[in-house]
Amino acid sequence: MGGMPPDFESLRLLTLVAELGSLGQAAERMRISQPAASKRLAMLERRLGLTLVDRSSRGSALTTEGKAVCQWSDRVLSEVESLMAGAAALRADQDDDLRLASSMTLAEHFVPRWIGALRHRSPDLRVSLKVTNSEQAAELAARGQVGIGFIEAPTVPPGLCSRQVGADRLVVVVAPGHPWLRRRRPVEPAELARTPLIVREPGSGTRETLERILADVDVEPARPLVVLDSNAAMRAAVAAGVGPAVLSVITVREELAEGRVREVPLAGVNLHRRLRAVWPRGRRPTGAAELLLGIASHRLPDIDTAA
Amino acid sequence: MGGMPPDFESLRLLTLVAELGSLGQAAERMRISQPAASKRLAMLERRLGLTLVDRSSRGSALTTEGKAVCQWSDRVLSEVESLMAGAAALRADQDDDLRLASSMTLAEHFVPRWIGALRHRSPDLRVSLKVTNSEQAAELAARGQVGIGFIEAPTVPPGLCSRQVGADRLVVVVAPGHPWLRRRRPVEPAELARTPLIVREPGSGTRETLERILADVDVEPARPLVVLDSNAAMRAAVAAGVGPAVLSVITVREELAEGRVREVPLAGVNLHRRLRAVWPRGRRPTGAAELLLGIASHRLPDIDTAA
DNA sequence: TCCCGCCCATAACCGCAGATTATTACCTCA
DNA sequence: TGAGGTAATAATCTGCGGTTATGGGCGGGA
Repeated sequence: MGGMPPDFESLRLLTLVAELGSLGQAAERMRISQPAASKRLAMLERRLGLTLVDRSSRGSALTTEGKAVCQWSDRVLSEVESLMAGAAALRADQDDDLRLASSMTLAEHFVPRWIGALRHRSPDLRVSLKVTNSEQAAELAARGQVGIGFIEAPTVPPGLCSRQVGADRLVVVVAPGHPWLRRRRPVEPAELARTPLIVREPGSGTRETLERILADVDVEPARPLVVLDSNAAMRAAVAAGVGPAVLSVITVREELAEGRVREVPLAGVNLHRRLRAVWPRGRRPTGAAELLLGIASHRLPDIDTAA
Repeated sequence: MGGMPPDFESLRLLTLVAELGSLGQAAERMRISQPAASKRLAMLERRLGLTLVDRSSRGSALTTEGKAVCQWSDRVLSEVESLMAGAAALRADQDDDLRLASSMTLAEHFVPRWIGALRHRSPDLRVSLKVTNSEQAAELAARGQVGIGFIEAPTVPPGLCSRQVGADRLVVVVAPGHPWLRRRRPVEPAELARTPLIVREPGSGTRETLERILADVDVEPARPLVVLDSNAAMRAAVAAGVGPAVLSVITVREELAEGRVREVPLAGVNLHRRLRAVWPRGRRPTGAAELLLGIASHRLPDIDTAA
């Protein structure tokens, strides 16, 4: 009964009913007939095993359970919207108003949302996105092939202006039960260097930052344990106990919070880094680029600055 | 071409192809036939207008675009998983191993994820969830009708033990263009009290905290502009320019970041508050409750502690 | 009071998405 | 060269999800 996931349209319908207070109006908004909406909603309730809506003869209101599910649906739909915005941007055309390039970490977590917000304001703006690594993104920006590049390199490549759009921190992570977790003292950089790690491919911002750290210690770095080309693959590998990795805290936030992977302190190295938007020096962003830059450089509000 | 959203199964399929490197194996994992998977994937590509997978005769690998879409799909599916976990928990039975009650803010953003993580570890644990407001949740916990309650009240009700599971901050928010944004000085509490606001229903943690703030000033508070019973509705109302509201920063995080609503500083009041798990004094959580408490009290790692 | 309007549910029908099995084509490797 | 893996195509069937048509409750206005 609880196995099959609902479909997006049904979730959308639920939120519309919440907003409009009427199944019929929600149906109209979705461009389907009222009976179709009625059946869909009934189906959704059957699938979830919950009564979501109180139908009365003068409208429909969500039940308590309905409100909860509706909130969760909002989150789902928001992610779907980002996915759609991202996918639309990947489908690059020649005559786009704004071309972007982004490193993977930024593309995974931020860029689609920004694009979505931008399209929200200027609906018929054509935005394209190229997902590569920080190195390539910087180069594309430098050559003017994209209006803005998003990179996570520790230093701004020459010839580029930049603006910070976020912050990040690298963390050493291992699976729960790893011996490093039982130690009293932080891991030393030299020890990290001697250990075979799960790493990203060369050219990625994460890899580069890691190498910069390990280059400071006078140790021949061990060969990588595995080389993977996506943050998701690395997360999975670490959680599965393949070995330690150095990852952006953004990409393992949830895994850390749920205890699927654990952080190991690293001694004496600053692992913070800035996430930046970059563009060719002198050619100041205008129009769509400027707008996007504005959206991107809103800092996410701090939730827990002490208490 | 880009209008219709894809369905969950297709997104799941994509992530499985990424993980297993083979369409056939992914099909097997999803309990469908190989041709079905082939068609689904083709359909997904057609809908998004992108080539997601490189098919070779010895397996399939994601293209660059495929990897990006796959990451975004992961985010979508993660939210869906939370929704399913939440819905399952709402469908309360008598003989549940762990019963929970939660305020709306916590239920909206945290609890389903925690439940999901818990089910991940102990798959056949039965968890139920009652979504109410902080007041009710505390009372249910006090009476022992639930194992743990999640509340956001500024003070721990008597007779309860608590543990912090997060932090929050209230913010005064208005629509872009509101006159308060053009002022030089922060809004004074007395002024806030005199202004008709969009508020939550009595009993909600947000409402209570707000009243505590306004009670300190020697002004008869204005009547509410509207009373709404969900954070989502309030977000929408504020963004639509109905009026100012005082909301948890957690619930308006994205709207703030995208500029759909704006924060107005408030003078001289500490708006931070703790999010707490509570249980009856003396009856220490054990078993499933203890496990969940462990999951919940992992702090989300700070992303941007300076730089 | 009565009727009309708005709400929703049900019934009967239908088309197509999406599943199935069976088959074909391709590449690699022993 | 044949075996074992890959994925795509063909032919078929089921049922989800859409439609229109209809009926029943409740409330407000004439």
